Amino acid sequence: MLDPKLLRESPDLVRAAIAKKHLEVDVDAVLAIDTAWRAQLQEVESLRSKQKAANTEMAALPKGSPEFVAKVAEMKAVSAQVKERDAQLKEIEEKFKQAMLSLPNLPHASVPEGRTPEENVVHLTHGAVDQARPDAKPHWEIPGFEKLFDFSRGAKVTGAGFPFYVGDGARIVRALLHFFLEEDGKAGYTEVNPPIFVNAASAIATGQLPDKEGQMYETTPDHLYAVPTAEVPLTNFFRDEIIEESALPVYRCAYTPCFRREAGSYGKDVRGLNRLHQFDKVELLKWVHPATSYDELDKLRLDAERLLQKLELPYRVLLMCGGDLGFAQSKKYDLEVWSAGQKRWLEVSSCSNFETFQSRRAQIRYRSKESGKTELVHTINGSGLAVPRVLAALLENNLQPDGRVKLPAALVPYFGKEYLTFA
RNA sequence: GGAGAGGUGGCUGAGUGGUCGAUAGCGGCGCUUUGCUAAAGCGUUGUACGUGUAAAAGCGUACCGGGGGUUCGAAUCCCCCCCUCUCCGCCA
Repeated sequence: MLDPKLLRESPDLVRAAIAKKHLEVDVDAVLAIDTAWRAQLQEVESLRSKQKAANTEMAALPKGSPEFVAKVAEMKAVSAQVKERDAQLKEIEEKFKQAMLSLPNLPHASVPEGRTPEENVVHLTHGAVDQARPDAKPHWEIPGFEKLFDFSRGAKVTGAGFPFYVGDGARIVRALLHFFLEEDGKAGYTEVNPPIFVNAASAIATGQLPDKEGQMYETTPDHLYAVPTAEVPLTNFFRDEIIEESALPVYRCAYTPCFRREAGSYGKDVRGLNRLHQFDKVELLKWVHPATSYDELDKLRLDAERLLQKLELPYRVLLMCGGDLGFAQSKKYDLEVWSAGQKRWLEVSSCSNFETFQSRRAQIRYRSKESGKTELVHTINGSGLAVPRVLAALLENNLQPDGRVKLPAALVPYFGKEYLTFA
């Protein structure tokens, strides 16, 4: 959500942001609702003010005195008026809230122009990408794949997109998670093991609700939501709280399974480990002072990159253009790993600065030493990293002629052996 | 799951229909005193929105777990929900 004051004072900034993101929002309509809301608010408040004044007067009058009785009669009318106007106010307020929620976050000046994913800027490419490799095959075609990653039985037991990981399949997942968490810890992120169900208030604060409820699994009868990412419980950790400025920046990381309904996808995008309803991910999250947030975004991205480097996987970093940036983000980098068998890039991390867009909804603030006032923090997050696609790349890129997968040295201590085997 | 007791400002804790944004204490901040520390005395002490301003000050409204109701008026009465604690049951 944007600051309503920003909209009032600089509507052109908001219009420019909408244009850069290639969205269609009627800013004038929002402004009109804002004006109406403020007028209505003042009317209700002045009526309330009358009530309060009368209340003080009446407290001094003897009950049952003619003056008292007259006052009650008079205030009855005011009371009825308040009731009516207040109902109208609530209606307008709801409209205003919806209107404000329709406004996207402002893109940072460094975000490139562009409408489509093709216009994202390749920020850097790391490692050699051998486009040829005739031997390479998609991971789901590797002989024995189904033994380690049992999609059929997963489908029987739960449904499509819920594989069993068996033997070395389970072991490699555990090794990757352990590796990620250890490395993230070394980079300064405090490990958190959060709840994997959240209530509606939390899902609203991070923006999953009200629009994207179809993407989450919801429980009955308690109406809790299975987390689509650890970002949700992690961000909400400080919801409605004021953090000491001296405590900033706060670095946290968390592993959770992530649950996504992801309706409407098809084709090779969803083959094998590319897209699952349940997958494992370590999320990095920072709460930072606004003055440092873009430096902190770069640092977080480098932390995620380092993981790929240690895994010796070729990857590239995309700087998302305005049209592909996303509604809530001010700036976003995607990390994509090269998948030799599929001959394409797979997104394994998305690192974003939300500035105050999330913290305003979640009311996460710090007290400024300078002004003594509370200010909204900036939130930054990114994966560090998501397991299945990293795993897909490892399998495809490192498959040996003998059918085994050679693991990068960094992973060996966690996996316990040098090769993953499908036998 | 059953029974009971509670949720008030940073914390402790008063307040059962009106002058209560809320007594008091602690903590915090400022000043005085002080060689330093400690102690004492005095003062001050939340958040949000609107309005106002160059920015402030000021003014208005709301907030006593959340939501709804009764009433001229609700921290206080009624209803629903959430959470915490104690005892019992069950259980990894």
